[in-house]
Amino acid sequence: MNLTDALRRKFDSIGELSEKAVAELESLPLVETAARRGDEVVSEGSRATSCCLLLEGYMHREKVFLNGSRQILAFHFAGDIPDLQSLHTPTMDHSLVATTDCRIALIPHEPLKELTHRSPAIGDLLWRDSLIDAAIFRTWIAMMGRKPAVDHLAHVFCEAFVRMAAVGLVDGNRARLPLTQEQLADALGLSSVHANRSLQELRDAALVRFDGGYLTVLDWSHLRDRAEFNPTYLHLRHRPDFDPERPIPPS
Amino acid sequence: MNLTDALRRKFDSIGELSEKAVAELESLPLVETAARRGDEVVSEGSRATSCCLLLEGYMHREKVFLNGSRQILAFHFAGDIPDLQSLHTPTMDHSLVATTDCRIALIPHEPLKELTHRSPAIGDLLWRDSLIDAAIFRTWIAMMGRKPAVDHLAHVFCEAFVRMAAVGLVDGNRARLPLTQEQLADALGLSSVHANRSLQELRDAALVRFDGGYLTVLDWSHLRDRAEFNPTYLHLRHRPDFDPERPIPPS
DNA sequence: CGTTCAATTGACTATCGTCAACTGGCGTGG
DNA sequence: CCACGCCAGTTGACGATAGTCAATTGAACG
Repeated sequence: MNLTDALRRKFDSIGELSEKAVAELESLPLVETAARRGDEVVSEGSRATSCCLLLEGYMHREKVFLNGSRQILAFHFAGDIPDLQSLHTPTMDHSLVATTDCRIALIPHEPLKELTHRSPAIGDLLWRDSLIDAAIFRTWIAMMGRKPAVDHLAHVFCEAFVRMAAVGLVDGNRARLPLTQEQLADALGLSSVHANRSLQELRDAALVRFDGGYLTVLDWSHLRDRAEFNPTYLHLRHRPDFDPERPIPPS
Repeated sequence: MNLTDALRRKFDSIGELSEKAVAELESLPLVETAARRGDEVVSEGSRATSCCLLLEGYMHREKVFLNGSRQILAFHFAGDIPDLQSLHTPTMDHSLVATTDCRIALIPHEPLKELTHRSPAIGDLLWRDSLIDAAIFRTWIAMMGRKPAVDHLAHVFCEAFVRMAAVGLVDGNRARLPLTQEQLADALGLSSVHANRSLQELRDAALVRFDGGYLTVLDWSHLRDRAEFNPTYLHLRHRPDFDPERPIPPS
């Protein structure tokens, strides 16, 4: 995906931005770079001086404990700015890792901050993006604290699917989601054994398929009910088009 | 606490704001109001048109599931703006509840937003505040996912203590924290029975006392180690003065 | 073909939840 | 003044969910 498409799709999904504003973002002194699967693009404890705009591929954010256990905090795909928070809190309290090989545009903090001052519409939309990031964290907290593993897993799938649908990364009932079961487990706060068994439950119930790096939703309404999924917290501008009220996508 | 003190202490703890800027915040058309213990000040699903600045008392944010189970997402005290996110994502994805009786100043969105545009220093600091909010959520996710109940509880106490210390709400090794064990359980994602037993462990290990609405830290260094607590994620301007490198506060 | 890494399975253990009973303080009202 | 109820805290017994350990399968890749 190219820069313009990534920016436009992302910002269209959560707000409105004029052509002029998109052009201003593009005119920032971006440096395009690449990362290989597993690379720690930004490390916990470091001080960031630029933000990453993900053009192609998948990334995730994680915290690692002294005993080596790991918690994944978020999954990211094309159009996301996974470390936007570093603009105003530059000391990284977690790491940003390439889930797959990816292409990235680096946006230096200073001109970006200056742009948010010069163009409040851009500033507000970026702020809003960072607030949606936080809303997703809150929802994860609630799911981790109060839902059993299978429901939580169903919720992670619902969220990933809706977020990707919002930026055009879903093809029918299928979306690329190149995660290992261990990464899924690290996101859910589970052991990989238990994540595997939870996946089997969703599979046996014919709600989803998850293999070959793809997530396939077989029964949206039951998946959503199982997860008690309500997309309000994603603060999307348009209601996802496989929403309850609309026909289920072709399977 | 009065408005000026609340604002100044809070913003001093996370950044710098000129006298002029504080005056501009104070000159907003604020409406002071009050809430009683248990009041749902802002409800999930509603659309907010103003933000709450907490002047006195304690509040928390929570999500409630269909089966009635509840997850507390954050605790707040004087100086906090618990629903600052509503400025750019006005549809509430969770509720804001008065933990105790409290005094609140309501800040209407429109003039506040206008002020953030007119004064980028204020806008940036508020944005930063909302990013710290998100950093706290991330840390909660990590603790919930990867730490046993007792360690997690220890972490919640460390965090509350440091955050309160940063705005002058700690007296020696003691801070007011008027939570029931059930609220603590709802924040940790535990049953109240298990929260009770975890508390006993910390008490028996002589790390903290938690009764009468007060949290007393008896052994900071062991509490911190138990929780693997690292205050970086709070992005405070000044290092807390009972930090590892410094002497433990008088007990 | 070996090697490697992800997925899968079984057996056992540990952490945590549920249910139910009981305590103790505290305020209210007879 | 005391009886009562209420609510937070506490305890024991038991069950459910999830973790650990270890072995095996299977696909991808050189």
